[in-house]
Amino acid sequence: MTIAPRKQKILAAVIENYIACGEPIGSKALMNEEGLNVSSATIRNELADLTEKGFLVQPHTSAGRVPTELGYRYYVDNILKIKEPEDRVKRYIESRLQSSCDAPEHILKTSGEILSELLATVAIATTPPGENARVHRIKFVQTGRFTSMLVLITSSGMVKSRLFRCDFDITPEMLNVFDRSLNEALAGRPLSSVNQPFAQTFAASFGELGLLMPDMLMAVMDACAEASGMNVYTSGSTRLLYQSELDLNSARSILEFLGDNSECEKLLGNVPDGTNIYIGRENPSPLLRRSSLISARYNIENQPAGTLALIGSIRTDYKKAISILEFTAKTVSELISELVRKG
Amino acid sequence: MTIAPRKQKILAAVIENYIACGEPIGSKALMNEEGLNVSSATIRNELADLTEKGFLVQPHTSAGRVPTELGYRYYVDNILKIKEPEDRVKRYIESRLQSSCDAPEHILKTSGEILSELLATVAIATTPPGENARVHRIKFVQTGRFTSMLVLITSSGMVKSRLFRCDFDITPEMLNVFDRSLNEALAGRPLSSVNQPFAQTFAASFGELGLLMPDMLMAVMDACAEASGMNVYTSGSTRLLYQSELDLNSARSILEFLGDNSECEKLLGNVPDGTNIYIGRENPSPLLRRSSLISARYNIENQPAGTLALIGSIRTDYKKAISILEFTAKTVSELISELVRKG
DNA sequence: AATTAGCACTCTCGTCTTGCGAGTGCTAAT
DNA sequence: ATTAGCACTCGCAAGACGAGAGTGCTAATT
Repeated sequence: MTIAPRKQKILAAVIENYIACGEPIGSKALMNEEGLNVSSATIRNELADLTEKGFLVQPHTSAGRVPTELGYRYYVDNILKIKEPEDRVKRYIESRLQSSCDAPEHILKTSGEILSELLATVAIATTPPGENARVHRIKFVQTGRFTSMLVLITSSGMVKSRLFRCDFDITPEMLNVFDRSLNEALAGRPLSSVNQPFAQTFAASFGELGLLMPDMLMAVMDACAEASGMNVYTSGSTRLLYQSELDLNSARSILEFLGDNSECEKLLGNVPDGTNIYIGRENPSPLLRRSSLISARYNIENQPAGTLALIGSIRTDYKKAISILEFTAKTVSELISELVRKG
Repeated sequence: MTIAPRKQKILAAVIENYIACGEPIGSKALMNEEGLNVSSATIRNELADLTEKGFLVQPHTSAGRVPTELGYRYYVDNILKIKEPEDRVKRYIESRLQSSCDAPEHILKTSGEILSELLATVAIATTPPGENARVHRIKFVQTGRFTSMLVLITSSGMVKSRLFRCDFDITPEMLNVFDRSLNEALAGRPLSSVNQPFAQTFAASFGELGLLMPDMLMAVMDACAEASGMNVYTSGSTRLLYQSELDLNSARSILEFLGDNSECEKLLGNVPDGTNIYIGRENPSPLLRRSSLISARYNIENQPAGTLALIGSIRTDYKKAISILEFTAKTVSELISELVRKG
């Protein structure tokens, strides 16, 4: 559907105005917009047309117009021009990300915090799904008479640690045995194959000695499971309480969505590459049907990896949000790629 | 202040009724309470007296009575009899805690989750302040060409780990040097003394070699800081949105309180031993003046250690909350003590 | 043909009024 | 000391009403 330039201008004005102040906007107010040198009557005609086409609605007869989801969609697809954020903002994002540049997880957590802070909204960052990653190396550190820490290093360079506790004295010799046999069996194995059956056959192959292993194997499995799944970091969910434009029900739905890890993973794992916007009912998840989700994938070494996303009211400042989100995703891509390259 | 038995009975009835249904309660409704075989007029006289004494108020002339904070206080101090939770509940708490019985932190996190779940409220659990703890041992695990993990073990048996990244190839020899020199310098030192000045003099004492250390030393300081401070685990803060008896402002204040770590630490670190209740304005923190805070300390080896706490509306089911909180604290005390004893 | 001025119309919102009902305090009787 | 009875108070919901904002339509203008 193509729309005459002046109508586009009017549509944009309504939407931007509504985004800014949250109130229906009428023909008279639009007259004062720059670049629109027509009378309110003309604008009324255009508004009526845009309303008929489904881009706008009036809450009631004597109110101004408010964009529909279709209106937002058209605006986002055809009108919106995304610019890079201001230099100040760019520098701020870069400096904060660089200072957490020790591990990919840290970068991702920080990026969520930055986004939720700058945009006063809920932000989500996911790690790349580690499904294809393999065990690179497992190490043990004794931390007490009965306790040890296990450190898993994956082929993608991720590091996960777990404490475990045995009901017998742990000796360095025993840890050596654990270390040697585990690494022999696991090195190069896909993380996803380190599961219950594997643990059982592994322990069984050691006969008596295998009876000493269950706690340790639990820790191994646990660490592999965490490393192979996608992790979801959420920031700023408390901000939902401060979003006046969000009614309580939407806020609850969003919280419910965030609390349901599998729902998050399903959605964020299947989001298209690049930037994507789901507005209201377009959302795959019913819990978000009254909200908007803006997502952007970041890349590692030019390969699509994980997702950064924002969840907020449908009435969101898409321009600002997209601009900051895309810039953050780009920066995250660069920083993590650099980390990975350096190994 | 002592109150005649019948008045106590009436006060208790008003409070319990109000806690249950959230509406002001009048003399007629109280007539139907068991054990009160008097007319509504008599009850009215008693109510008037309790109101004059400050235990009750009426929202307006023609409404029933509602407890004041003083009323709750009297109820909690003089009327409430705490029983142990039902067996079902006890078993549930015990089983969930036992299954996370690998590390104290894990137990504490779980206890917060249990509390917030069972009582549908915000729960907080703090680790024992590690201020008096000392460095026991520090270990290193190489995780990549440029990255390593540092594992800090404290005298109290706590384990913290940190990743750090250097801008040069890490060799096993170098890690050995780090290990030997750091442990020599730090073993037995109070965690709180591992600070910036220490790091500087330490690095300086190595001359040229010291220039390679800043990333590693940052990680050490960071780990010590985390281990020496009290950690605060919060659960169920999203439930605030579902608490109908909590107005939005109180909810925000509570979230603000939870978000301010230093505020939490100050308050929860200074709470009296045993069980303690702050009702409304009694709260030391202004942010909680419209809420109630119920806290219980848990012990490790009979020494007061950390705190479990609940934050909710002033109109809370104190009976249920205290009963479950105390039982949980007791169980946590036992489980952690056992862990510590086993080392 | 497009634009505009003018106007009658519609509908929300805040204010005000009013009647109902719940709950009270007081008084006099028990 | 308790109770029955009664007048009184006050919040609340429902209805009335005017102001104001914004509309759509028509007829005039460019």
